[in-house]
Amino acid sequence: MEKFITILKSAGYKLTNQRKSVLCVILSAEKPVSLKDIQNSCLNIDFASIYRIVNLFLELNIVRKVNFGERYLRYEIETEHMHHHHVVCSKCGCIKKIDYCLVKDLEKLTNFKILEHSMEFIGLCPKCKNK
Amino acid sequence: MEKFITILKSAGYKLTNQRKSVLCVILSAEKPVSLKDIQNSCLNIDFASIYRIVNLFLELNIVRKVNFGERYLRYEIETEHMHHHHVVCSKCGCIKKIDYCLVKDLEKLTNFKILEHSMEFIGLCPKCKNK
DNA sequence: TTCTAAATGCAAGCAACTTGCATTTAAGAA
DNA sequence: TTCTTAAATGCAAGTTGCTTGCATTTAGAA
Repeated sequence: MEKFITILKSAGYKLTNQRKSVLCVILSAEKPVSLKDIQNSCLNIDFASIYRIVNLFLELNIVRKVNFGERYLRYEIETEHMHHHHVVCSKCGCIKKIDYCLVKDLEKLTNFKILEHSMEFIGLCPKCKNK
Repeated sequence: MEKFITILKSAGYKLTNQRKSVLCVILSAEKPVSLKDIQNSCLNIDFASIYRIVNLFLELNIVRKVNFGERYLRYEIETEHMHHHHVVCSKCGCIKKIDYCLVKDLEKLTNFKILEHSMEFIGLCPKCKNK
């Protein structure tokens, strides 16, 4: 918590109650949260403010996007990086396919510089799959 | 092409000009296409029809979704399966995190039944990263 | 060629953002 | 502590990318 407040202040941004609340919700959630999830936990904060606060956190690398293939994004505290199956160049748009995925060695394998990635699985947990 | 027309007809669906055009666009694209991409290649087909045709193709496993983290989805011809970093139960919503990704052994490792996945990387290709 | 269920086009609806602008407020200055 | 002001927020309207309802058109069986 203190660590993130330091990032915020040293980047020249104000520490508002809204920002503290949003940060707190993301920090204490046990799974990545959607903007709506945050709004449900911060009933007095306007959705547009939540939107702008989360985008500021993204910019400051306090949070990262998580895509579960829902029609909205989720966010979680930034820790380290992960990855995908297609490699897309954000500059020329060309794509390189990977036949087998060896996470950490991907950059070496493709010689791409990976800037972003999404890597989420959706399925049934051990309990649910046997019902 | 013939293979997909067979799938379509044997499932009891009509072979319309619109469906042929959309299939042709997806087949000949060198990278996954968005609904808008398809529309741009089939100017006389209504967007709603493209939407329904692609969803039919998804249902028949003729195409699969590809998520590059843009705010729209892309589609490509279905070939085989791949995967993620979070494992989400679509039933109870619980999530299991994977520290290291070993694609094929993921189900064994987590004991989840994987139903869906997204796994795409965005970065710079060898040419672009040195500019 | 005729007939009919299925497919398409059109237009309206919806969800999840995204933005413009007037008001409020954090936090440095006095 | 109070004052000042640029930054942050709330409100409301706008945008994008689907998604759906319904009248018209059409593939393909008879």
